[in-house]
Amino acid sequence: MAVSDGLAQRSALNLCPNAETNTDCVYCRVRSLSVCGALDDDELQALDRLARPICFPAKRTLVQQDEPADLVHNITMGAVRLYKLLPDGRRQVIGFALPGDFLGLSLAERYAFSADALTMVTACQFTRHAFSDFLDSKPHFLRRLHTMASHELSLAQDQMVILGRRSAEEKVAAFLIGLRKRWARIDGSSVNVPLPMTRQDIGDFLGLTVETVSRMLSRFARQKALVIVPDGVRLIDVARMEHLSES
Amino acid sequence: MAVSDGLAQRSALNLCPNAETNTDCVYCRVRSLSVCGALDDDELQALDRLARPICFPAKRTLVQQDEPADLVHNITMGAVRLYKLLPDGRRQVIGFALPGDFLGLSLAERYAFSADALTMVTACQFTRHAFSDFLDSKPHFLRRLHTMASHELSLAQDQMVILGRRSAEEKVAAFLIGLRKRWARIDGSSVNVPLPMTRQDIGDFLGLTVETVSRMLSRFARQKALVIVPDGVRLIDVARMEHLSES
DNA sequence: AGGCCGCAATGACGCAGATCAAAAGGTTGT
DNA sequence: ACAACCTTTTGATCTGCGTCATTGCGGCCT
Repeated sequence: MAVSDGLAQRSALNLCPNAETNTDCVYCRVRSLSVCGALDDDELQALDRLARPICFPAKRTLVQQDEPADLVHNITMGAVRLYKLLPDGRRQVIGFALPGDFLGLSLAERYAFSADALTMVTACQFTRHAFSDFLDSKPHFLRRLHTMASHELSLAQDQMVILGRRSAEEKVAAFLIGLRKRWARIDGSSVNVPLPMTRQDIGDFLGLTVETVSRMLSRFARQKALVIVPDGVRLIDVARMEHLSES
Repeated sequence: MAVSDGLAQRSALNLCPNAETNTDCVYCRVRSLSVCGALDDDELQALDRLARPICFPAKRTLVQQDEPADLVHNITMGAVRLYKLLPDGRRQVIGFALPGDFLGLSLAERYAFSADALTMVTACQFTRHAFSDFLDSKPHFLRRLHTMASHELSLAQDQMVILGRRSAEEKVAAFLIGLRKRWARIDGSSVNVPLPMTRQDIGDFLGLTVETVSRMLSRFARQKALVIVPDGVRLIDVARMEHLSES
């Protein structure tokens, strides 16, 4: 699926192949999806000069909750888990960042959540100050950032509905359909839904236990609504899943 | 408590007394809390010219989910319930807007949720286009709007933690502590927490049933952690409630 | 190749909170 | 002042999902 064995190997070596982290935004595969999509060629070059291409191996922490938010990131490849920890160790995953997503939309002084790489991840890294100054000189770029933040807010509100008012079955269906839609923007539509995160991560995102997530996936598989494949699922009965997720 | 009988009576008459809806932003009691707080006197006057003071009686709908978002509102008085409906009638309250809050932060084409007045509400109303044009001419105002949207996003993420990973007791405690903090910004700190919404609304916000909300409040009252008063609660053991809400 | 360890799957059981039911207090309209 | 309705509270019962326990798989290290 999306994460090839080749990439996993490179991740183990903690290398950052040039081909994947070329700082030349002109050739960036996720530009139109990301915050940079609002810039013309000249502006892109200016932003390019502020960007530092960077690569994180799987499991590496990108940013840590409550630490000073000196850096912001534009994800160009891989998947990132975003989460908050409660004092007693309970964890709430608040989202998964995919290529084109921006970490640090709020430009706040401190990170509001922790983020770590689920797969090998490549990103464009900026210092928050440089990025913020650039924003101040390009109002339409700020507007784009605001639009992206608004979209995040809307997703968070949808997630509130899922967490508050849906059964375990509906939660898992909504998760798969939502993720499929996000991958489709990046990869093109497919019935294959890569799941770079563990069942535990999915549970912590949906307010369920690992066991319940596993049981729901098994049940869907038994009902021939999907097939569980290595590193993801293949949707068979998309209509049924969509119906459940909208219910 | 915050909602006096006098205001309730005026609401029944659907009047909008001038004293409460004076369009002169210079005297606005919630200016520093609201999006307008970023403007100097000249800018404030310019914005003033775009604003239409407006008043909604309790239960009146301000905006409706999925309708074209032609208007945006800056709440100056009262409380508003924001919610999404599922096709089968289940409801998720996604928040409560208080004085200083802005409805329409996202500037999207259509409303992402419905909003209706819990009490008599006064607001400054703008057409989305006029407001958006004003933003384009005042980048630091857009920056302020973005900061407010980021704050909303952060609150939504905190709510995700509450919905996904907390017990009924913790949810209700977190709700009361959170609301108290918001009233404190407006009114000044107090152990009195006005609750202009019904138990049903609180339940739909926390992912609980009315009965569970009522039972938790009764239990807190029995344990002398709070006293239930008309239209709200008075916190007695703030430390205990705060501990529960962070736990 | 073998052993280790994290992840996934599945069954048995228990409980927090939902559901159902009923009564009492408040509010609204006539 | 009364009736109709809505909100809140409380009790009894039910159930979906959590908890606990076990097994098996697959990747990784030596």
